[in-house]
Amino acid sequence: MQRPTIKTIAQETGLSIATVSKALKHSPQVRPETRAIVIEAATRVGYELNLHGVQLRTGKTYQVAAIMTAPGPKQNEWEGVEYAQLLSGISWALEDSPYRVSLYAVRNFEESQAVIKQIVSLKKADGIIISGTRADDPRIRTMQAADFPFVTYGTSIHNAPHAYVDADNEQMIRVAMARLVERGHRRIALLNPLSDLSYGITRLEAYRRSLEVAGLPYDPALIAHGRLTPAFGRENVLTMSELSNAPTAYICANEASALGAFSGFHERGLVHGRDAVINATDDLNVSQYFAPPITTYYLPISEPSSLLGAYILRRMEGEPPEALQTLLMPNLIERCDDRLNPNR
Amino acid sequence: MQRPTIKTIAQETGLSIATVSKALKHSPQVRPETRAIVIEAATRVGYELNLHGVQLRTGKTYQVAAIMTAPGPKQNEWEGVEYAQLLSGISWALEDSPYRVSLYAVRNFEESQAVIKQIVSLKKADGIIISGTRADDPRIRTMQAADFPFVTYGTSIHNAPHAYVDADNEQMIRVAMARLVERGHRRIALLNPLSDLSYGITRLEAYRRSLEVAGLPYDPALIAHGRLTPAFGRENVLTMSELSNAPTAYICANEASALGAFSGFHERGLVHGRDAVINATDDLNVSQYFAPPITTYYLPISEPSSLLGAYILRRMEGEPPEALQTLLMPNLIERCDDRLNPNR
DNA sequence: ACAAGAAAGTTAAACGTTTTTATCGTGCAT
DNA sequence: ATGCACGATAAAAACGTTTAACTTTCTTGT
Repeated sequence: MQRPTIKTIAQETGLSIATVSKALKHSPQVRPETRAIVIEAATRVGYELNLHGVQLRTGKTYQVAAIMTAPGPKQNEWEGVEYAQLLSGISWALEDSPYRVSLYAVRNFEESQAVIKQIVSLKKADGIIISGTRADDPRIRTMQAADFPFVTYGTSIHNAPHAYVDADNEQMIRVAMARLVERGHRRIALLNPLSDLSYGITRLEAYRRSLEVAGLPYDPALIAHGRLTPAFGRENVLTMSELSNAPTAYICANEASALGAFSGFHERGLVHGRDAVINATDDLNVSQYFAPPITTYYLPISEPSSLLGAYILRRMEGEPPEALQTLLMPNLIERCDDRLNPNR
Repeated sequence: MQRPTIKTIAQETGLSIATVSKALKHSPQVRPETRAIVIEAATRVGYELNLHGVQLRTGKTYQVAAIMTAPGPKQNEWEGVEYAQLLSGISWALEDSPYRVSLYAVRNFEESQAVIKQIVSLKKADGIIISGTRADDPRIRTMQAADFPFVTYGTSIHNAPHAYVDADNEQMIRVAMARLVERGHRRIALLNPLSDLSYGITRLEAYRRSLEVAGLPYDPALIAHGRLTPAFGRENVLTMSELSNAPTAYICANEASALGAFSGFHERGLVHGRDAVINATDDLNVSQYFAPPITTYYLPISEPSSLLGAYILRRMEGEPPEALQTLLMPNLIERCDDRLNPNR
């Protein structure tokens, strides 16, 4: 038995395939009664839309390309692990649609740029989701120039308005800084992502403004930019803790770098809470298992990821990008009091 | 300007589209000279094969379905993070082929079963990659019955031969057990994955045989099965450490449960190396950042993942599954001496 | 009563490819 | 010379769907 097509239904009902096609897509050109007949026949024979036919005819691909920047296989570092949850969240958001997530793993920014150009020009997908946005992101410009639907995980600063989802990094840093200052800290280190990333810039600016508000000096020695691996967290603690005026608090941009910071503490014999404290942004709720558990700003990654999926669907349906912009505020989870130890 | 098709090339060369099509796929029916003309014209006009046409005509999808079992969005646990690297490894292995990775995120085993049935019967992909195999896995039977190409990450025990890639769990446990016994340990806990998973069974059997070899008794109280989250590791340390005859070593099946075990140590005031030790299987090279770093059996996940990609390609080309079976031995990385502390 | 227009279907073409079948020379044996 | 096989190419159909253009029937306002 062959797989049933609209032709099967046409024969079954005595209608033409055109009518069947229209009926199935709820065209107003077909009467409700006729549609009912078609639907009945369709379910009876177990009809399922063959996407290949649609794709050839309409050029639609029913693919959403998810661009995933992951370090190459030689890089044995704990990095980008949040992608797993990100991807599954997106995938679930598309579950009831005909769209599928098509994965494009790239090694770096340049490659992502090339891949996106290809997807856009050869129309290998109907929509694109990217992350790791830069302040002025050429990929965004490529997609906007081609009027190609996309959503970014992360904001941009100099690009024209586009659909995005991101954590509210500015607010988060302000709250985190105010809280630490209030608890007596005067030397606060910021472990930031790579400096060309948009959210790195946002965080740094919020950090500087928070220092101003608190009347504290800005010291570049307390700022680090890099790939957010454990190694990055560790090395910066090793360096900064040797400063004559070492930081008493570290704000880590993710849980991987926070874990590395702990490793640095261990190496230097620093005790969390006594010598310094670590706060972190956490997507995976893993810092609760650190020893000791630390204070985090927790944004369950399922939230932004399902939004990304929902937004790309709406964007592909033509909704304007301005309506699809969300900043999510992470939840403060206080696991330590984080007060400056006066007898340090 | 429209995207060029074989029709464009036909006009350009004065040949028929049939000849062009055959020339492009190196059919012996077309003369080398003619083929050269076609190839030249194709590159000149910038021709790219339109997959939609092929798909409709041949039924091929050029999709490899990767089934990813991830906990639902409500589950805020660090689980399945290795999927990110697994997926990127697969994606890279397919890079030079026309195949793409199509992601299917599912919440549990039953759902993965349903999804696979659908992919197979509606031919939504040309090949499937699954993980989390069971001793007797119904999904494998489904795919085998339909003669559908697939590769599993993980072995099965009662199924007919199929293509797989896995860590050599048996060997790993034997080595790990022998090493701990040699270092004086007599009470060794095994934190194992869910008991229906094939590799859980393999590990348990290797564990029991190792005990026999060492002349040690088997105590069910030292065995735990569960989802390999940090919570799982933590809770089992909390429980087992209260036993009258508590374990002096814990073997954790992944780094997430090892991190959780550390959290349990911290809670109970246990000191690693003094009261007990933790060994783990590590895919992500993250245990080096634990405090202290622990001994692990490290298998960089890039190895199995690129093999999975390579194998599914070969399987789709018709290579017999028996030729596509690999067990990879993790590397022992000794970061502690792990000797039993006599003054415990 | 009749033209105009709407409503509901039908016909047919089209998307780009592969593949079966047909065609047409050409060389070869008879 | 004639027939035949063969090699190379062309013609045409097919995959499943959408959609522009057309036909038929029914409504409606004058």
